[in-house]
Amino acid sequence: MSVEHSLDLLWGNGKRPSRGPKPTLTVPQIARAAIEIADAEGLDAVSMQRVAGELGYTTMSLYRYVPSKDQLVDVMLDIVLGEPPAIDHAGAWRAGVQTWVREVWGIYRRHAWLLRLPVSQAPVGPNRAAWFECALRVLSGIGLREDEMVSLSLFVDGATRELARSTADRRQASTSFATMLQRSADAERFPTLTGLLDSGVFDNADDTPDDLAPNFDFGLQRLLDGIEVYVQARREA
Amino acid sequence: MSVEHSLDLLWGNGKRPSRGPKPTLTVPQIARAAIEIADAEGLDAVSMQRVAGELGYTTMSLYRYVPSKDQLVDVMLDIVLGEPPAIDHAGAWRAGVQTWVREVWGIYRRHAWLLRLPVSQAPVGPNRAAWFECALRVLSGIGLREDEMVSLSLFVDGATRELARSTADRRQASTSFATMLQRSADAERFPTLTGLLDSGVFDNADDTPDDLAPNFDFGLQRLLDGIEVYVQARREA
DNA sequence: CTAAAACTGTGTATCAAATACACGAAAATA
DNA sequence: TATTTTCGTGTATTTGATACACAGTTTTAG
Repeated sequence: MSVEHSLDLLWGNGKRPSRGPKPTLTVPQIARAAIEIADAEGLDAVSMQRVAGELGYTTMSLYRYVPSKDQLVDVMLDIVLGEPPAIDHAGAWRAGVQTWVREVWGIYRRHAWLLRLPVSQAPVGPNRAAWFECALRVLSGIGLREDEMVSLSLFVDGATRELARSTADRRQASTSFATMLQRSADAERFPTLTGLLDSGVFDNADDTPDDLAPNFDFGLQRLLDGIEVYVQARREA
Repeated sequence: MSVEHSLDLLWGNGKRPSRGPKPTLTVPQIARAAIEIADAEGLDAVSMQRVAGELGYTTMSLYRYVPSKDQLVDVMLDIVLGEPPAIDHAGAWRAGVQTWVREVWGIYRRHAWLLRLPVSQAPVGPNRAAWFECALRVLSGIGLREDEMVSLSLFVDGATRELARSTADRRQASTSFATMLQRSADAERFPTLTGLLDSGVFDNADDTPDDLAPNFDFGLQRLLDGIEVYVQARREA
């Protein structure tokens, strides 16, 4: 299975063969070259040819290191995530979650192509595991059951990802979200939408450069409120 | 811009030219054929050749209707969403949101390929607008500001989408999430994760056939709690 | 009513990108 | 030193999107 192979790649289970010439490249090196291309010109610009070219090798040489392009992308994902920060979660779980989210948001911001990857189907590499671990640690010890911690981690992660995506897309879209809707909406069919459009809510929302989109932050705060309530209720029970 | 053209396609701004033979196909018809293929065999099976073949036409004939495959996919998206249900939101916003989510979840369930689309960058078609409208309507009148309603709609939509995705992926993955982690995790590096693994939290979670994944539902409930708290606080202020 | 115009469906051709395969050079081992 | 194994490479195949030009069809101008 390719998953197996990807895992080897990701977790470095490589036994160096004793014979033959030594490899001059490494998988991380290749992945890093690919990441640079993706950062600069988007994921579509990342072809095996291009990556190899950037490294000064031929296309096919890469296949000595990576069994397929998809697997290379898996590696790119894990490498670009990097190590999660050490979040000091002493009691301050709410701040902890926010830090976590902000960090992830920043990564998405710096590497917009990440948002195009089918992350959830990619095999889990060391860094992704570490980020997950980090989230769980932040949430642990505040009175949630284990499965609840997992649920919330996934929920926060998912919301962050998808909101980052829609924010980025709206940012890059030549036609803004508002314009797009404006053009389409007719008042009878979409009264609420039309009302909002007229009120200007959609105009240049999310222009925040590095911070969380206000759109996202509001939802996140409500979620955190909800967790607080739940934890409290549980404690009292 | 292709966005413009897509919008025409989606909203049916087509002025039939007066000259020449009449077209025998229609864009929705083509899209529906493509959807059937995607449902049955996944998005990768949808090639222009295949779609045309299914309709009994040649590959190039499709280009008389659709300027590119990407635009066809945009149309597929809007068509497969269909019309949102009429949610009776008389006061029961919480139930309303849950209904909305459940419906969307069902669509994702029936058309897993939807989760692979870069939805947020696709132009908004009539049905997508209607779903958005529907969500806004459910949230309106409960004491939120307009921009807050928008934020929450996006947040819920995003979380639903990404959680549906990860649930689907885990479902279809031959190697389950647990196994994958099990293989990778080492106890020193990922203590919390390892602990959870041992506790069996990951084993056959989310086997729910049609309902929301419990994983997702928990997060959603917390979010709804949070909204409730917020609305209440606002009312009192 | 006829010719020009515009559009339809089609066949052929191009282009890009992944990747299978086989080769010669290099390194380790017997 | 002969053999084995692996490396980097060149070539070839495949798949899919899509440009382009052609022939038949339907309108409308004149």
